[in-house]
Amino acid sequence: MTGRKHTRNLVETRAAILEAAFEEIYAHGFHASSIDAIVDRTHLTKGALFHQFGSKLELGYAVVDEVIVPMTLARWVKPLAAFDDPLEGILTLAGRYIGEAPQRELDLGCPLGNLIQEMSNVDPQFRRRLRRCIELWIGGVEEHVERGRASGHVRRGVKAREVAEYVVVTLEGVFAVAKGLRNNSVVPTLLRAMRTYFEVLSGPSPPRR
Amino acid sequence: MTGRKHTRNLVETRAAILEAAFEEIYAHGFHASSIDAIVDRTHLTKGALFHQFGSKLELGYAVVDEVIVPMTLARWVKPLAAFDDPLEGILTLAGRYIGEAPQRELDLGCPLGNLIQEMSNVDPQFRRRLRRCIELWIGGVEEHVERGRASGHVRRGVKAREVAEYVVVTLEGVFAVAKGLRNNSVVPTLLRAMRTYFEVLSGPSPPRR
DNA sequence: TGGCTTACATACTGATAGGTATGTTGAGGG
DNA sequence: CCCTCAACATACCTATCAGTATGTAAGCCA
Repeated sequence: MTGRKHTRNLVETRAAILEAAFEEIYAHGFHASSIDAIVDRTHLTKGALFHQFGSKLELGYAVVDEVIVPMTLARWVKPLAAFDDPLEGILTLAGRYIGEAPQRELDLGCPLGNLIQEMSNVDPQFRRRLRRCIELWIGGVEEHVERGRASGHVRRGVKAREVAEYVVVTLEGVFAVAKGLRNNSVVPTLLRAMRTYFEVLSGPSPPRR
Repeated sequence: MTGRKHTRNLVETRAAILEAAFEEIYAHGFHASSIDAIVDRTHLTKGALFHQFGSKLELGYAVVDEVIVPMTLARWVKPLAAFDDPLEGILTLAGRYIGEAPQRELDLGCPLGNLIQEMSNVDPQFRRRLRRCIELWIGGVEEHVERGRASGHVRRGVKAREVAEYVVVTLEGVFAVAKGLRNNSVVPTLLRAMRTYFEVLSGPSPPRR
């Protein structure tokens, strides 16, 4: 896409196909994405695609493993390391990636959530990988909340796993409803609700500003 | 399906096709549902289907308008009329239709949410109808919360619309994540969070038991 | 009861799209 | 420098599936 190099390079070609496939699937879903449409997004042809991926399904698997999983963690988990208070970090990320998200992204929804709805009950391999992605997401958030509990930012009685589940469920719900409504009116409402919920969790011990 | 009557009846036939189409689409999604598979679920043939529905898309539209919309309202809105406190009613319905839902329904997810993810960005007609369904859902809940505010069960400052948005977003999120995780571990967590949120809303005025 | 409309059945078609067989060319090694 | 293999390109195949053309029989009305 970017590099207009006609030089043969297995890894670059693979990356280009994966990116094109992700964009196409993200925009239209897996079934509605044809191989030809994916190939047309690159400077390559069908031959190159099937040289690297055995089938459309295997291409889909690779999109999950090599694009959606890293993207999910890069957006919603890794940045939390920069926050002393993980709850504050979660609110910040939610505000950034949902509250200030471009309209296009809200319309297209969550790449992970979209595929879960469409593919979980169609193909077991897809289901396995999508499930792994959510578990990595929830588990990643959980670890940071646990860290916040250790540092005193989160109350003792709070179960980190439950907080992580709440966060992921809420974010997925916002993506789904915003996509359905075709506007972001629910976003501020849910961000407020999340803030309220977090205030209950943080308790009185260390005052959150 | 039930009535094994070979008598010709436009409305019964239409209902049978709609039910079969809903089940097939609910289980596998719209694209993965073939006309033949839908027809095989009935005692009818392809000729009967296309005699009533101009195309597969129009069949899908009818499924939304005549099955999913009524089902959504019958599950999540109309029963609220039986509760003096609408918030208590929402919690009861959530417990009944999610907490005690059969595993199959959690695996299949929310019929509305599934179609939103798959079809909203594929077909504008689908989008319109799905959007209308969510708005009816949110609007219906809103009316009952408003009623609860008038009767003193909900605090004055609370915006009924925001509560309704919170409820729908949370339910959709639970369906999505439960479907992805393939188990219902997140259900009790989110029900507790919803209860906590409602306790903030209800305030001290009329004590909720 | 006979004919006529229409709710359905059956057989077929055409297009789309996933997949393949085969050709071609670039790059690295000897 | 050329030879070989692999990274692609091209042309084709075939199955699936939405949609149709046509046939048939059920029910209503005269």
